[in-house]
Amino acid sequence: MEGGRRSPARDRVLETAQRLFYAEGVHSVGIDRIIAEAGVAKATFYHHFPSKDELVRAFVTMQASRQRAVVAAMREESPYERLRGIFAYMCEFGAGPGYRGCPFVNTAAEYPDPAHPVRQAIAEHRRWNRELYRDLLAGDGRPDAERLADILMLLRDGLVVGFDLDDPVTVRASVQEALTRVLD
Amino acid sequence: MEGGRRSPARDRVLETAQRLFYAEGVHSVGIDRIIAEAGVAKATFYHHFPSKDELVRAFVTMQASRQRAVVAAMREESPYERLRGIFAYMCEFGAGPGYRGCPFVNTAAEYPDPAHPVRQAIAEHRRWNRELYRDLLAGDGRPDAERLADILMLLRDGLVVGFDLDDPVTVRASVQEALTRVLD
DNA sequence: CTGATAGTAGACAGACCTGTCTGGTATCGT
DNA sequence: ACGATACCAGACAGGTCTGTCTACTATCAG
Repeated sequence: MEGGRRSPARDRVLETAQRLFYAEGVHSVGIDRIIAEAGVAKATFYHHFPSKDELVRAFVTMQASRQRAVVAAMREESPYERLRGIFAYMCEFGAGPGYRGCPFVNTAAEYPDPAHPVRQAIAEHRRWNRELYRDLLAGDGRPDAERLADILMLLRDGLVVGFDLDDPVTVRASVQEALTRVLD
Repeated sequence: MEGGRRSPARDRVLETAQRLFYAEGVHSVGIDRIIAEAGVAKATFYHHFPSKDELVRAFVTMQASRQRAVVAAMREESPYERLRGIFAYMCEFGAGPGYRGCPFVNTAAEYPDPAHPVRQAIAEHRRWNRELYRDLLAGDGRPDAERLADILMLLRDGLVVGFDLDDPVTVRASVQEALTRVLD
């Protein structure tokens, strides 16, 4: 029982939770609704997840692994092109319909305690993200890769908030210009 | 009755709501707790605010007016120094204890519908913020004030998220560097 | 065959949520 | 003096939340 093991019912729950949590927020979506839309019995849900918080944590880690998969599947060869591709991907996604900002930033807003497991999962993904930037910058031969990575994190966070709250066309142009200023 | 009129009880409610909403999120804090900590009867609360959503809206607009007051009280003369001062203030605030990110960004994360009055109040503040940047940039004699203002919004959003989720010392240095790159 | 595992449906407990209502007190303007 | 306004205390209704429990079914490994 329990654990991260896979099963059709568990996958359905996680997929439904991902969709509802992202679109409407974590605290606004109840277990009853998730299991109803996933077509799963309540006992089955609590068979796979010990609590709602654990489902939220699973939601965060699934988002993280999907982002890693997207980056891993990228076809660009050079680190520079990969970096450009990552931001282009985020812009494309952010300008699309149903965009609701960054799931990590949004979920963190609902979990004030930095020591909470959900927040720690978020922090881990942010560390991975920053290290991804740093490694690509270093691979591009930048001696100041560390500090540039931190600046790209600023740009990244501004991007996800901006696409959520402001005009996507404007944000896209600003991100392009800012990225060029940072990288070139 | 009702409306934005002031009264000791109403002020206490708003002040308590501001503290709890910011520290713990909007959906996590109930009316019962707010009125208990504010020392106000439930009927008195509903006498001043027609619903919780209206209290949230009042919370957002109060935060907005306080930020305007902070900017209006700044002593720096030149637009350039005011811009620098605004970001220095945000960094100081973000590095302090009890920082929980931007109340507008955090609250928006809990209100998915852009047409909701709370979201519209947030959007209005963001418009004011961007125009503030633009006017200060224009006052500093920048011909590209419009596009620079958008970039400063990116930096601002990256700042508030970064101070909330990452190491404040690192974020402060990154913001300083990024701001210098944009302004100088 | 048997026992463990995964699944269904749904009742239930106990807490918490928003919002209304009753009933009473105090202040203040006219 | 009197009516309106602002406030208090707290009960109440109706709903929703998480999490547990009962009872039953199907599958599959040993």
